[in-house]
Amino acid sequence: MSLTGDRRAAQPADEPTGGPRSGRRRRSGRPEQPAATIGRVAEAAGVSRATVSRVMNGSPTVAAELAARVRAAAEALNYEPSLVARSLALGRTSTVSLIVPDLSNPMFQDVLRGLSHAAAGQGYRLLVAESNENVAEEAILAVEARRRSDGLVLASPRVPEAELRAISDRLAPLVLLNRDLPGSSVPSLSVDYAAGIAAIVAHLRSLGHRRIVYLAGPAASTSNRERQAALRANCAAEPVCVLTELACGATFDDGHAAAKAILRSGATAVVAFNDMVAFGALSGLHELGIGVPRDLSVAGFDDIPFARYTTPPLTTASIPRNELGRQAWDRLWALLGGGPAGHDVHFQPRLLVRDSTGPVPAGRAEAVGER
Amino acid sequence: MSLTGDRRAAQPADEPTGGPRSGRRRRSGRPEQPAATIGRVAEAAGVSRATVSRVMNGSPTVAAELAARVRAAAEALNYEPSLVARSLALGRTSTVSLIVPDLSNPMFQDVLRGLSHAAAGQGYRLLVAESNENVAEEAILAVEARRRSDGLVLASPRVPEAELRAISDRLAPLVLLNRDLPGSSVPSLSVDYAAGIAAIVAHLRSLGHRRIVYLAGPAASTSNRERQAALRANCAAEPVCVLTELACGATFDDGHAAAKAILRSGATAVVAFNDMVAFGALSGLHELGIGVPRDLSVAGFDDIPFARYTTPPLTTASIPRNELGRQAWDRLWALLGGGPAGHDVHFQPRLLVRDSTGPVPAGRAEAVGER
DNA sequence: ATGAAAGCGCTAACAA
DNA sequence: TTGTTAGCGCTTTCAT
Repeated sequence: MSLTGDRRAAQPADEPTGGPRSGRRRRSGRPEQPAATIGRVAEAAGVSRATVSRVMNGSPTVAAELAARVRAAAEALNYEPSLVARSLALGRTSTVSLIVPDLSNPMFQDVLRGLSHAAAGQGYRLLVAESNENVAEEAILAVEARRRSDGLVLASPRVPEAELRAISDRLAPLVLLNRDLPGSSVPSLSVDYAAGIAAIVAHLRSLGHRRIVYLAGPAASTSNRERQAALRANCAAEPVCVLTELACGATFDDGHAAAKAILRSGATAVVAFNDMVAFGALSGLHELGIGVPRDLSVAGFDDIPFARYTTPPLTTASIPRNELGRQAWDRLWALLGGGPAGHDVHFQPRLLVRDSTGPVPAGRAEAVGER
Repeated sequence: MSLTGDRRAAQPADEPTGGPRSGRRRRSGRPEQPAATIGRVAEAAGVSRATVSRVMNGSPTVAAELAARVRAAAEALNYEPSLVARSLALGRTSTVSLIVPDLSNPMFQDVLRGLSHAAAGQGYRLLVAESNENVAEEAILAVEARRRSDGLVLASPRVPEAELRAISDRLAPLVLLNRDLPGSSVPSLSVDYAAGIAAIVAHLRSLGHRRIVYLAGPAASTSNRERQAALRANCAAEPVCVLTELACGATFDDGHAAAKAILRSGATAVVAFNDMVAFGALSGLHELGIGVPRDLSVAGFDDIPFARYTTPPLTTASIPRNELGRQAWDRLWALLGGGPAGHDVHFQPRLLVRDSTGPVPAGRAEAVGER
């Protein structure tokens, strides 16, 4: 993709280079029809353009008779006000942008839905762009997307802090998701992964587990770092708790491949980086004849839609993905109104205890103490 | 959502009603800075606006010295050309819109990705709107989205044909997905569900199955109707083939609930409306102690990402979701260039034989013949 | 209640 | 090579 080079849109091939003066054209084989403008409507109705504008915008100060005439003319000419011209005059596009690293991630899909839906409620539309995890393009993309719209939501941006800070006011009004900019006034909404991990660990401990293995996500992932750090902190805080860490990944296959290593770790419970990994582990363990939760407990993270359908259904921590999008809109809307954006929030994941976690198998409970 | 009533964007609350003349404002607590325009840059660089424009657009006809001065001025003023003004002057927004019935459907998520990615390659951005399966709003949404952009992709629109036909030229350039408009010149890309069903049935028959039960999707769903019709046609064409149809639905739970009815049907193979239903059926059958594919074969449709991870992995028909988006862009791009859009295509699903289908259990093969 | 006119910020023909 | 000028289509003062 050539985002870095020429930033302008390419010109469709055989577009006659006549510029706008040749009139908007009806494609698709239609006879060329010169696209009604406010001027034409005004002319047809025998009024001024101002009056047409007023009618189109529902101003009450227009005489009923005139208004009717205008509406008739508009109808006859198939008139549709140009939103671009309107945006220019109004200084407002009624569009906001969302940048996500990866559209195939359920997290971002839900943010997209929540945001799009909430924005639609106020008549705003959504421009979506994907950075494809490409850090270099992300900033460029953000600036460009912002310029096409009235505000921006940046989801889990990978841009280095210094750079983000540098462009943050060109991006305003801006809302950050799963990222913050300490010291700035940019609203930030994020998920308290540490709290989610804490809840999982507490749950596991209450079942008697003392030896935990963590199936680590990609090293580059911020959320992995957070989860991993929380796990270490939680285990260190406990009197007896052994934590083994396994480099794993973020996919089903990564989790699947880890099955044997899990067994070797001697742990009684596995905490996976995310649900996909947990899912893979479940599958791999199953193939090795290990019963879950009979022999081993497995917990995921994220509560992806399929987590309730695995066998056994997965214990995991759910995060309010849609809500993240919805509240991002609330913040943006406030900013657009020139007001303050409401407090930042740290969403607390909710522990969903399903069937993949259970008590430590008899005879293994004291393993740690005996070492 | 108030799309039907007042179609304009709401005004953010305490926005001073001064219009654009009060200047673009830096939100987020920044000191008000009057936003650089091409005029200011021209002034600062001591050249005309035309020259600034040329420099910004990389015209080679500007003296190096001048160009440098302009760039310096632009830099100093933090100048960023207004894309709205540019769009107005150019008569082109470099944005296209996509309307989908439901953003949570994996099908549309992939179309979105494919389209967004392809369009980005040409410097186009994507505006996304969701109709929420709301037929009444769909048309309005489409017209509005189209007005904000240069072209439109309508995915699986639910609008009645007459209405679609009526607005189709206000929507042009337009590309239809999973829908066609016979007699019009609107490009259409769709999936040949019938062929997918035929492939599944052929596969099942080759395994010896003669009694099939169909887990039907929502009655309102076009794709269900197509799949169901194809199933009937295929079975009717076979010498011995018994088809039972069960009203089911589109979700995991629907499939799950159908397990007993499946058994009662006496069929040896089940064809589910989609993968989720098949997935649910798998789960329900498992709970009843039925082995798949030992006792019963199960086939899905769609090849959703999780289909390979069910137990057993699901035999299904895959459809090129991303490709649909990509090719939609190709068509749109051609239309934008004023050219013809390439031929319509009917994507052929690909049969993916995994482990959920197998030979008819011994002793049941002749069941049909014996009736 | 209506119209005339001056923008909004940019591009492109045309002239110099 | 550069500047002048006239748009693009709409909104909104300010008069009337």
